[in-house]
Amino acid sequence: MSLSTTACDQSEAETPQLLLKIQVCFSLYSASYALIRSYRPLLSALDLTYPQYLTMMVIWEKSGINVKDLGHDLHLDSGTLTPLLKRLEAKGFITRERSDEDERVRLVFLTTQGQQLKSQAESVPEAIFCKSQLQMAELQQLKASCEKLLANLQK
Amino acid sequence: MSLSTTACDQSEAETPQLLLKIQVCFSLYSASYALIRSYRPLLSALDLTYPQYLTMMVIWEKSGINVKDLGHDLHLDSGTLTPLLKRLEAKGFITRERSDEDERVRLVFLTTQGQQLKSQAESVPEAIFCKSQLQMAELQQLKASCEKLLANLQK
DNA sequence: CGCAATTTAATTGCGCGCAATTTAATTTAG
DNA sequence: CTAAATTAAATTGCGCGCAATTAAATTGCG
Repeated sequence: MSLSTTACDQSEAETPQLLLKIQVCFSLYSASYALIRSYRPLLSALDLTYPQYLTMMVIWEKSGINVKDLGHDLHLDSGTLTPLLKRLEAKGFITRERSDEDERVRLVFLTTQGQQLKSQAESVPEAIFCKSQLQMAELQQLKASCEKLLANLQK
Repeated sequence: MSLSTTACDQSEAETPQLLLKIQVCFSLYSASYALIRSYRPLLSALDLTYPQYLTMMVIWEKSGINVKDLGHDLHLDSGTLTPLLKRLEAKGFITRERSDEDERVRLVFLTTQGQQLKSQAESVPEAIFCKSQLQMAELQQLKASCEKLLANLQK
């Protein structure tokens, strides 16, 4: 068995599993980028990229979080986060301060401006839901399958 | 309504829709990258990145394709494809030749080495299927939802 | 025919994901 | 107490996605 979803194909009967159009992974990859493209006009009005928006969601919830925990939540490392956080700091949405107890640790705090950004971002999820044109039940199912796949791949 | 999948939440009752853990899009984004990470060790043995592998899948099927059609199939533009194709050419898997009928058009052909690569890649889909630890039916459902979402977002 | 509009790729520049390495602080062992 | 090991973040470098622009060829319209 393979990740192919059809048993055979007309154009490449020998190796149907190497056809782009039957790859689950390509569908996931394409849909993920399409969703990010849909977010783009909404988020650029807030001066955010999509990864910056995800990062702000964590910080809105957990101001004072350190880089390691942020990376755990976002599945990203410091190589990605350090420059991203510097950009968010340059925009005035967060501050980056060293921990007093452990000088290695960098803590990230929400600024007043970052707090104001949150209220501007409140309409984004609904706007994306509308663009998706999918039923909530199908989105929930999609989310559940993605989480299951992620968990299985991390084992 | 929003992309949230729960009506309310304990930690952020005011704006639950801005919680990372309830975002469908974040699940999709995380699962997509996790899948690419799972491909990485398999593909680096073939000296390919994941986008290069997707590109090779199209070229295995359609040797002689031009950059525009390749971009249509992969949902990518020349800004991404031109350097990627140059790397595939440098590795000896493809050649890039200008069309005789229309000098603007660049055609991409499979080399003998690129053809040999295909046989080495044949085991990849099944290996990923095993890593996913999901039933074929669930993968098919996931693929169908992703394709529906992609189509809706492109309307 | 001749010139504007269109089309195809290439180029430039930036943000991100990640591997590999480095730096600095802290913890652990001896 | 000190040296080795570990940990957290930063840095470097590369490939990719994409917006914006450029270059060059082709098409279309007068």
